[in-house]
Amino acid sequence: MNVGSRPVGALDGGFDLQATLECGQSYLWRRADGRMYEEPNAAGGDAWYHVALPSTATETNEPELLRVRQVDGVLEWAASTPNAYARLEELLRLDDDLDAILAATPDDPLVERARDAYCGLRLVRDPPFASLVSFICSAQMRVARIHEMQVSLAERYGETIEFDGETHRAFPTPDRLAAADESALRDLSLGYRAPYVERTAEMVADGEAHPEEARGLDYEAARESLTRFVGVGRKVADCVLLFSLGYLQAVPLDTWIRTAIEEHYPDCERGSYGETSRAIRERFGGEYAGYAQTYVFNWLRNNG
DNA sequence: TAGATACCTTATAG
DNA sequence: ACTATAAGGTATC
Repeated sequence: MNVGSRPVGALDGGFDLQATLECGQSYLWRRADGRMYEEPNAAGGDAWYHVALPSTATETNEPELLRVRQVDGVLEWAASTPNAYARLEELLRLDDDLDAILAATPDDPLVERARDAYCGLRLVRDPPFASLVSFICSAQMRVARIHEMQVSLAERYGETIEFDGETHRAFPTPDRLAAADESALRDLSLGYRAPYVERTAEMVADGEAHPEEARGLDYEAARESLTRFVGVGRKVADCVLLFSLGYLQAVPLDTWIRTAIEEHYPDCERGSYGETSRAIRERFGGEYAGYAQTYVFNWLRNNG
C-alpha cells in the first residue's frame, strides 16, 4: 500500500475535501461509511474511495484505487500504486490557485456569500466518458440519486480491484457499458436515460465519437461537439466541459442558476440558452465563471 | 427558430 | 393512503 499526506495549507486557497466531493460535480467517489451527502463525521476524517482506470500514458492495465481523507488540515491518502499524489492533483484540481481564481470572480452579494460558505471547494477533473454518462443521468434527478446510478453502473459493469481486503469497482469502460442493453439499464432505475446511456456508450465504443474530441476546441465549438451524443444537450455539455475537460468558463444553466439569474441577475436573461449563457459567464468574470457557478449552485441548493 | 409536450423513477409535501 | 409536484433536461414535433 502506498500512503502519503500533505497539509492543505500548502495549497493556494486551501482545500475542503468533503465540499469538493459532495457538491454534485463528481459522482465517481464513494464515502467509506456509505453516508454520502449526509452529515459528515463531526470529528472529520471521513474517507472516500475512487477507482481510476489506467490512462493511455500508464504502463499497467490495472485500475488504480485511491483512498483519501482530510484530518486536521492534512490531506492523507492511500493507494494501490505509487505516485498517487499526481493522480489526486489531477482529479481534484489541487494545482489550481484558488485564491487567484476566486479573486477573479465578482464581489456581488450572492457570490460573496457562496464563496464564504464553501471555502476550499475546488472543481474536479473527472474522466470524460464517466463524466458524460454521469450528467446524462443527471436529467431531472437529485444529486444523491445521480450518485446511486453511477454506483449501480460500476457495480454491474465495472472492473474490480482488491484493496485492503475489500473489493472496489471502477466506472465501466465504454465497451462494457455498450454491451449493456436498454432494459438492463432500466433495471438499474435509469428510467428514460437508459437508451441515452446505451447509445452514447455505443458511439464511444464504436469509435464514432469520443468526448475527448472536444478538448482543444473553442468553448462554444466544444459544447456543440458534445451535443452529438444522445441525451446531451447544452446544459449537460456544459457540465462535462466544466467538470471534466477544464473549460472553467462554462456555466451550466441548470434550475438553480436559472433561479439565480431570475432573482439576482435579471438583465442576464436573454431568452435563449446561448445568449443567456454568454451574459452570465460575463457577469461571473469570464475565464473562471464556472467556479463562481459551482459556489452559487451549492449556496442556493443548500440555502435557497 | 421558438414553443409545447412526453418521458422514467423516486422523494416529499399537502 | 393518495395525488401533485419537482428533481442540476433532452428529444421530438
